[in-house]
Amino acid sequence: MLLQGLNGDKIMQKRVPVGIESAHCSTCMMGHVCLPTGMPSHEIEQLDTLVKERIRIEKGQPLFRQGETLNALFGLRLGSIKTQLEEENGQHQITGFFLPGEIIGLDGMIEGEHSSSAIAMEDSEVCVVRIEDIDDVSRYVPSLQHQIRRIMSKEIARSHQVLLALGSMRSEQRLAAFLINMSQRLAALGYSSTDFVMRMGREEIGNYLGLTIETVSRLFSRFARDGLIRVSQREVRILDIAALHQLVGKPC
Amino acid sequence: MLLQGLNGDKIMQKRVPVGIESAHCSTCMMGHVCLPTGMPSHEIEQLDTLVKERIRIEKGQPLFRQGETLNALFGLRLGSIKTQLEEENGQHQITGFFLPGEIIGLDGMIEGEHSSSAIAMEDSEVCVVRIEDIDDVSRYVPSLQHQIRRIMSKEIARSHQVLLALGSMRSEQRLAAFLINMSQRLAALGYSSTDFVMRMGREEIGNYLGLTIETVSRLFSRFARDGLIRVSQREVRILDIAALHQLVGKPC
DNA sequence: GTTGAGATTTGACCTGTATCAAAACAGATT
DNA sequence: AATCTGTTTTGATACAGGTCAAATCTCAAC
Repeated sequence: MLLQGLNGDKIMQKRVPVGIESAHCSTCMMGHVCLPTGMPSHEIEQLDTLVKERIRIEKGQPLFRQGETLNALFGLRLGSIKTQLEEENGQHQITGFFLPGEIIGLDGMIEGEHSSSAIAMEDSEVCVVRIEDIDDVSRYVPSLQHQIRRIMSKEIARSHQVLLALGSMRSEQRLAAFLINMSQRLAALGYSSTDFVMRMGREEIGNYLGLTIETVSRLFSRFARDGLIRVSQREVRILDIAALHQLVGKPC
Repeated sequence: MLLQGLNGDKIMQKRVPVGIESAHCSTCMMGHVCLPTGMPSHEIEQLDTLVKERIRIEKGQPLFRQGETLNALFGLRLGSIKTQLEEENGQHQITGFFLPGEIIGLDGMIEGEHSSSAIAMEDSEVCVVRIEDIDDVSRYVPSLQHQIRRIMSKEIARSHQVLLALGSMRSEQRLAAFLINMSQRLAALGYSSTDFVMRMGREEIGNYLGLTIETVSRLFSRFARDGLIRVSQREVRILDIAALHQLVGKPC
């Protein structure tokens, strides 16, 4: 039916269930950064029934769409996903870039509709956690409730950070803060904190930071010229993280 | 007992417990807009043990401060409160204005610290709901968990809305969106949707919307000149709500 | 009523970003 | 290799909103 890269006869679907053989939180490599973070190991084992399904989403395809009624959360296992608010007039505002280990769908919990769309920025894989299963499991794993609340709390705090950037920082500070944030999150995943590939394009970065694509591009060029970073397309090497921090910390 | 103007010898406290006699969610006038919203009435009665304490906070005083470890939520009962992120350098970014019925402290849930400060914009009163009590009560009132998650989910969605404003709207659109939002929330509380007093000053509005105080002032003047509103200090009368909506681009 | 401290408004000017336009580049397709 | 398509960079210019400064308003205190 719906195909994407159109290689003749191969049918490609948006959302493809994947084998669930190893879908156990207790053995998952992401455990330390994902939902089970900080839970005692005997309780983590009890989470193993929580993920009954894993889904693969192709680059550019939605995990869910604004307005849809979904009663599940998604733990990103592989890839990267952006969330965005969509307006009638075709405009949109990116509200977050998600990396493996992070939980997506927190703004659509309980019978309400999702208030944003989630779109894969590269081929990705998510663990599906149904809300009702959360309720079930949390009956005998009390700390699960805490964990969910902790994650939601963090998501609120995160978006407040972005608010701070958009409300009170100048363009160069926003981009510096963005780079620092990416660096830290990737480091937490075990990747290099200084060398990475950004999964999003200039336009997406600009949209997220409330800047135009041209401004973002100019800033990258300037940061590079000033020796703060080296950048080639979406590959970045951070040369002077201290200077970036200083940019953010020091107001004009 | 506690006074506002500073008459010499009387001691003023920041946070003063108030009589708890009528502190029952089931009989509270705010029930329809507060935590119990939408819960079946027999379950609401079971919430009555949830609020063991009510606190009065004077104008300008903090309900909690960024960095403090608090394990309670606060339901605003009376007054208005702002939350803000505070930076080392003295800067701050207001992240929300709260009205009666709204829940404050969602970004500090569980043993973490509050990521923002909450400050009373006028003399206010909040119901204190301790997290552990939530856990207790939700053992026999299952829908309480849903309710908490629903509220947190809404808070996430709300901050995404602000992000949309800061990221993709011009100054006049931001202020229009702000006025519409205030109008709607006040209407939900039973107040006039067209005539109200803003509890925050121009500076606070500007900070919240990522604008300077001068720009906010000029916008108010312009809106008034164009017949969209009438404004005198903090009193606003909305004359042409449709025009405001059109400004933000809602109906095309 | 007068004074004084803040808050708000208004004006004049300046700058950071947006906008417009075009060139350079990268990756896919032929 | 040549072509096409979408992305990124760079330059020139315009303008929204910031900054600086001063006038005016509000209201509490005396």
